[in-house]
Amino acid sequence: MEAAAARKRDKRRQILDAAVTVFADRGFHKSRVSDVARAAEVADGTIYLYFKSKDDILISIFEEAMQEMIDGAQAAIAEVDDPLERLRAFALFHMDNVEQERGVAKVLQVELRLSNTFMKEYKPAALVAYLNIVGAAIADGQARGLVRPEVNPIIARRAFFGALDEIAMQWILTPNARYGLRESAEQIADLFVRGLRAASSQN
Amino acid sequence: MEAAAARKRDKRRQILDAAVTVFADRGFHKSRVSDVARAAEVADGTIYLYFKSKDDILISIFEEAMQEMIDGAQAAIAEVDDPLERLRAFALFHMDNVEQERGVAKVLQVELRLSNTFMKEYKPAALVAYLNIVGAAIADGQARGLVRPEVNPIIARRAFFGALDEIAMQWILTPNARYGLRESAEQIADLFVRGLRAASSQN
Amino acid sequence: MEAAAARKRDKRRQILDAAVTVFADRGFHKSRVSDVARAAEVADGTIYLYFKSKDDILISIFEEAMQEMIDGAQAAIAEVDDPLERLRAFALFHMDNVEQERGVAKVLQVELRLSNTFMKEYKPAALVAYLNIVGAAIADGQARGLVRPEVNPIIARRAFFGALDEIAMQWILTPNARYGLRESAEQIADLFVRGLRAASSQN
Amino acid sequence: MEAAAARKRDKRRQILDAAVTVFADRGFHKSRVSDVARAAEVADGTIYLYFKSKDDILISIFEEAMQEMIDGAQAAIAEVDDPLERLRAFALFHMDNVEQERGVAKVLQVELRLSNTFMKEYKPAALVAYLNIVGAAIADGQARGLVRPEVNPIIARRAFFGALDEIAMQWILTPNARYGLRESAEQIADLFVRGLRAASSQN
DNA sequence: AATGAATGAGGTTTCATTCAT
DNA sequence: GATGAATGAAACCTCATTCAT
Repeated sequence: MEAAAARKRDKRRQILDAAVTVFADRGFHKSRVSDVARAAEVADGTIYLYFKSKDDILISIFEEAMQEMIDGAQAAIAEVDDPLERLRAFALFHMDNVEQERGVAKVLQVELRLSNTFMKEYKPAALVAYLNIVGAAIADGQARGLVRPEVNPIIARRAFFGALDEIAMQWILTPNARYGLRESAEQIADLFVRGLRAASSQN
Repeated sequence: MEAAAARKRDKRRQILDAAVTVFADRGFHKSRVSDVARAAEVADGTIYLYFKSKDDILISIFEEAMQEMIDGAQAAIAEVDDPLERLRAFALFHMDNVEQERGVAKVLQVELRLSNTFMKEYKPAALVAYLNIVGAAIADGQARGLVRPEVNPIIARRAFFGALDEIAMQWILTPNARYGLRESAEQIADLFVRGLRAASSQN
Repeated sequence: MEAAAARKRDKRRQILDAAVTVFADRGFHKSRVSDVARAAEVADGTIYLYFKSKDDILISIFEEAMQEMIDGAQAAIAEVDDPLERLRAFALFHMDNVEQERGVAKVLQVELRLSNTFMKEYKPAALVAYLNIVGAAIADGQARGLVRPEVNPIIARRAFFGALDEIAMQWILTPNARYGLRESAEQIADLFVRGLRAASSQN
Repeated sequence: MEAAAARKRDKRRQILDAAVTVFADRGFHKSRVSDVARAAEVADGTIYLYFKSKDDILISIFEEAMQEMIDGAQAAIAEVDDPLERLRAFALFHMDNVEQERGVAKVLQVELRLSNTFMKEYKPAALVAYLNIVGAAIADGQARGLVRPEVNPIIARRAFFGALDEIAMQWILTPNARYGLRESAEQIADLFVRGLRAASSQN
C-alpha cells in the first residue's frame, strides 16, 4: 500500500516537527512526551509507534537536520572553485540555515549538548561529515598552494566550525543581537580566509 | 570571629572541590546532591547551608573558575605589548588552563550548557569579562593600526573564543585526541593573528 | 453455513493453542495480546472477535481444559469398582495429564492463580465438578462401609486434590525433579487410600 | 543511638504491617505503593528508605512470616514425642496461624504466587525449611518403625503441605466456609497419620 | 470476517530540598 | 552549625482495547 507508507511518513514528520517546536520552546528536559504528542495532535502512545524513546526523537531530529545541512552545504560550495571562497560560501550557508531553521538550530545547538550521553557514546558521525566539507576545502587549498602548508586541517576545520557555532549559539540565545548572522559569517570567513592563505598566493 | 569565617570558607571550598570532581565524573544531571555530600564528607543538609540549590553549586563553580581564568589571562598578557601577540598568549593560557584543570574545564564546558536555564536566564557576566580581554586586545590593535579597521571586535572576540572552546571541548570529550592542546592554541593564534592583521602592518 | 462455523471453531482453537504456548512460556502477565496474535498468525484485533478480553482467553483455556479433565477422569475411573481404587486411578490420570499437557497444566496451575480476580469473582464451577469426582468416590466408599464414616468428604476431596496439585506444581516449576509424577501419584494414592479406609474393611 | 535504631525498626514494621493489610485487601498487583504509604502514614518515598522495590516488600513479608512460622511450628511440635502426632500438632499450628494471621496468610498464599518470578528465580529456601519440619517427623517415624518404610518423605511432606495449603486457600478465599480450619486440620492429620502408619505399629 | 494503527490511562521510583533534633 | 530521615512531586512508557477501513 503506497498510501499507508505515505501516511506513516507523514505522521513521523508531524511528530518530528512538533518536537522541534516544543523542544526549542521549553528545552528538551522540560518538555514532556505528552507535550510533543499534544502539539503533534496524536496520542502519547502513538509517539512510540514511530520512535523508540524520547531520546530517539532528539537523535532523529539531529540526524535528519545534519543530513539536510550536509546536502545543503555541499550544494552551496559546489560551484565555487576557489577553496578559500568555499569557506565563505560554507559560512554563509551555515548562518542562513541557522536563521531560517531557528527552531531546529536551537535544538541542535542548545538542547543536544545537554545529553553528554549523546555527545560521548553516540558518536556523531554526521557532524564529522559536515566538518569534513570544511576540512576538504582547506586540504584542497593546501594542495593548490593557496593555504599555508603548516596549517593542520583537522584543527582548522574545527576552529572554523567552533567560531561559527559560538556566534550562532549567541544569536539563538539572545533575541536581539547587535549584529546580523550574515555579517558575522562574512567576518568569520574573512578572518579564516586571510588566516589560512599562503603568503605566496597573496596579490 | 576570624576563625569561624575561615572554617566556613573551608567547608564551602570542600564542597565546591568535591562537586567539581563528582560533576566531571558523572555529569551534572546524573550527580546527586548526596553524591557531592559524600565526596565532601558532609551531610546532605549541610550543602544547603552554603548553597541555595544544586544549580547554585554549578553557578558558583562557574563564577569562581571564571574569576581565576580572568585573573590568570590578564596576568598572562600583562607583559605582552603587541596586541596580536596577546591573543597568542591568551590562547596558550586558555588551553594550559583546560589541560591543568581538566575537571573544572569539563564542568564548565560540558555540564554548564546542559542547563539552558543557566545560559539564558543567568547572564554570564564573567564570560563577557573574559571575552573582553580578547576584545580589548583587538580594539587596541585597531587603535594602533595593527588590526584591520573593518573587523568587528565583538564578533571577532567571540569567534576566537568559539574556536578555542570547540577544540577544548573535543579534547575533553575524547581521551585520546590526535593533537595536543598547545599545538591547537598555536594554530588558532596563527589563524587569528594573520586574519586580523592590517595589510599595512605586515613586514 | 456448516463450513463457516467450522472455520470459526478452527480459528478460536488456533488462538487458544497459541495462547497456551505463549502463556506457558512467558507467563500470563508478561504475555502481550499481540504475542498471542503473532503466535496464532492472526491480527491483534481478530482476538477480540473470539474473546472478550485477555482474561477471557485464560478463562476459556481453563474451562476447556477442565472439561477435558473431567471427561478424562470420569473415563479413567469408570470401570473401577472399588471406590478407593478409583482414587488411585484418579491420581494417576491427573498426573499423566499434567505430564502430557505440560503447557496447559502450567497455565492452569501457575498462571491462573495470579489473578485473584479469577479465583474470587469467577467461581470455578468446573473445578468443583472435578473435585466432586473424588468426593463422590469417597461418599460411595462411606455408603459401602469402606471409608471411615467420620471423614468429611468435602474436606477430604480437597485435601486429596491439594496434595496432587502441590506435587504437580513443584514438578512444573522444577525442570529436573527428583521423583516422577507416576511415583508421586502412587504414593499419594497409597496415603489417602490407607488414610480413608475404615478399620473394619481392612483384611 | 539506640533510639534511632528502634525507630527505624518501628517504621519498617509500620510499613510491612500496612502492606499486609493493603495487599490482602486489594491484591498485590492492584495495590499501588502510594496505597501502602498512605496506610502506613508515611510518604511514598519513605518506603524506599526501607525497601528496594515494591517486590522487595512482598519478599520481606514472606521471609518474616516464614521465619515466624518455622519458629512457631518447631515450638508447637517440640514437646510431642510421637512423630505422627507431631504431624497433627503441625497441622493444627498451621491452621491456627492461618486463622489468626489471615492477612499475612492471604498475602502468602494468594498474592505471592502471582509472581512466578518469585516462585521460580527466588528459590524459597524458607518454604523448604518449613516443609522439612514435616519431612523430619516422617523420617523419624520411619527410623522408629512407626511409618511405612516405602513412603518417600520428600513426596509425603509436600503432599501433606499441599493438602493443608489447599484447604487454607479455600478458607481464605471464601468468607463463609462450611467447615472450620481446626476441623480440617484434624481431618487432614487423621488421613496422613493413618496413611503413613506402618501396619505393625497399629494397636 | 479480518486487519493493525491509534489510543490513553496508569504507576513505580528518584532525588532535590526541608526541618526537627 | 551540622545532621540525615522524611518528604512528595513529577514523567516515561506499555499494552489492552477499539474501530475505520
